Amino acid sequence: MQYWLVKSEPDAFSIDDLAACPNQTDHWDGIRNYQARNFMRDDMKIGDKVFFYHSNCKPPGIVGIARVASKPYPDHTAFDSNEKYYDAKSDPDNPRWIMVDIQLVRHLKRMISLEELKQHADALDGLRLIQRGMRLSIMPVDKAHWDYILRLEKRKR
DNA sequence: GCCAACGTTGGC
DNA sequence: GCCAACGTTGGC
Repeated sequence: MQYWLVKSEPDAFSIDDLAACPNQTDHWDGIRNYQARNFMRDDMKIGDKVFFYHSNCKPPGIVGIARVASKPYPDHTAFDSNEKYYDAKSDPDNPRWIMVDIQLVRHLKRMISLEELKQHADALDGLRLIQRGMRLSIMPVDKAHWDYILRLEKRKR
């Protein structure tokens, strides 16, 4: 089993939006970055755990845990010119973009902010999220980092 | 709103 | 295949 972190802008799709979905599950569409796509396509497995991260908000941080709930399948929003993430170059017969379903497991008891994570840069060395200029919207998380962050959750700041 | 970082595009 | 221009991300 692998561990991941996915970013979402809460203005667009927050963890509460996920919680409100049927079965607390939704498809993770709109990924238009090859590196992120390759992670989904090649490495994500059903049951993998996922940190749900709120980006581009104040403050940014990890707000919950989800799980991968499907195998990868074509991202149909790439085929629809009315969609924000339409991509004319994605051929339905050979889809360029894919997605997986994500199911909410639980909210964290408290947000672990990006600022707090950066304060633990030594223990979290190698965590891509806290590296400079890291824009990937899907990234792997080491199990040691995953466990460490969950221990942070239990602490009071 | 600013701007650094970084991915993509397209002319050559 | 190089690389300048451009667009996007996302913290601040």
